[in-house]
Amino acid sequence: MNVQLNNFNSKREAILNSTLVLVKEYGFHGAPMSQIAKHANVAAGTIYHYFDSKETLIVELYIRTKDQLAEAILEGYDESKSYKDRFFKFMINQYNFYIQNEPAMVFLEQYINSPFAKNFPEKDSILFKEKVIGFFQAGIDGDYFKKIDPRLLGPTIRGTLVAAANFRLSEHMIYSEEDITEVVQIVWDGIKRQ
Amino acid sequence: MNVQLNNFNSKREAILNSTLVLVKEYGFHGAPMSQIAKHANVAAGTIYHYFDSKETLIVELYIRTKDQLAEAILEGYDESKSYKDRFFKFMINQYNFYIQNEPAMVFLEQYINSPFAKNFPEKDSILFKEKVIGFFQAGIDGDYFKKIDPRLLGPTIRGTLVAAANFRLSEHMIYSEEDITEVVQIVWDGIKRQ
DNA sequence: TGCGACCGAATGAACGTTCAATTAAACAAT
DNA sequence: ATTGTTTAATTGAACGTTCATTCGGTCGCA
Repeated sequence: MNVQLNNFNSKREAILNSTLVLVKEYGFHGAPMSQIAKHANVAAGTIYHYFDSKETLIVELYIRTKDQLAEAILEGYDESKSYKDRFFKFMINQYNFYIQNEPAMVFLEQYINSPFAKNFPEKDSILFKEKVIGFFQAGIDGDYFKKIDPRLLGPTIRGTLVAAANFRLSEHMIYSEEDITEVVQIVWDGIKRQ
Repeated sequence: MNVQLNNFNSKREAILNSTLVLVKEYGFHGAPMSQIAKHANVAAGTIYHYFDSKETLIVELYIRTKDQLAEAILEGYDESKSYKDRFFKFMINQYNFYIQNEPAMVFLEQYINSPFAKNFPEKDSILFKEKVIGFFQAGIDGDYFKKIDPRLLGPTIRGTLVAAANFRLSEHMIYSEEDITEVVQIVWDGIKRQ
């Protein structure tokens, strides 16, 4: 067991998690480095041992969070199921990830609509790009979906799921499998080949 | 003709427009008051003649922009048309507003995902609430749509249109009536009663 | 003894906001 | 019309605060 690596990871992870929580709560400019340090129980200077600047901290947090999202979406992937079933599984996984990780969802939405996304378009999760986007591309190629550009499809799906998750969270509603399926049905009905 | 009123409006409007452009370009914290003042050709102090603080400037800009969006959506409203036709008109109007006002679209998206929206939920466009949300509510009550909570319906529709507008803008594609209708069809197919 | 992890006070730049001074406009009296 | 008076609009340098970042030093392990 490499203790040094553990320490490395634990402080680094604490900083990332604190950034996620504080950015969600107060926005990018409302989450100063001093507060992030305090929340993560490290000194302000320690952050700069792991990250070059606040900017790179945010960008690396984005990639890590999107990686986590991709992993959550891909969980229980079963090649033997029908495309529609796999699509529903993807959507429900994504929805559940948002419900269970509100800070992650809010952060991702903030990031996408911030100048960061425009300034570092190449900084993104490789896992998400290959597996998730790839799956949607297969749906278009396989004639399950309308002939939509996949770059349009992704944000469309995300928009609906985020809207639904935001709504459920704001209403403090209790988790219900039917609710989720209803929302996914909206997405599916919209984009499937009629 | 009231010259005083003209001057009042012109400086105030210049400040609002500059804020819109700079926030779109650099984000909330990347658009300092000094830069907004310079861009609007006024002194820094002048901003505080019209707005109490940067916070209220942003909130008032949000309300004004959403009012403009509502007006654009309602343009050419024809009660004699079918609900579906009116819905398509609404959607196409909204889409066109986004395409023609990219800074407004980006600003609205940033605002919705910022702490402002959570801190001042009551600060919003009355016109939008009454006319646009009201129209969607009528669609649910009149059994044109699935039985969806209207608070879920709004963001769902917005998410798709914004995704589409963002995509068209990023690709610098030429305006095409068919493209728009295709996107609106996705929304309609998703939420209409099957 | 050396080295990387870590600390936190210090730094200087940038920011939102203020305010005393200036100019322009509106109004009143003549 | 002219002048004097009041009010509003505008300015930009100055202020105090906050912020991201730095750096000299401490600690603990190899």
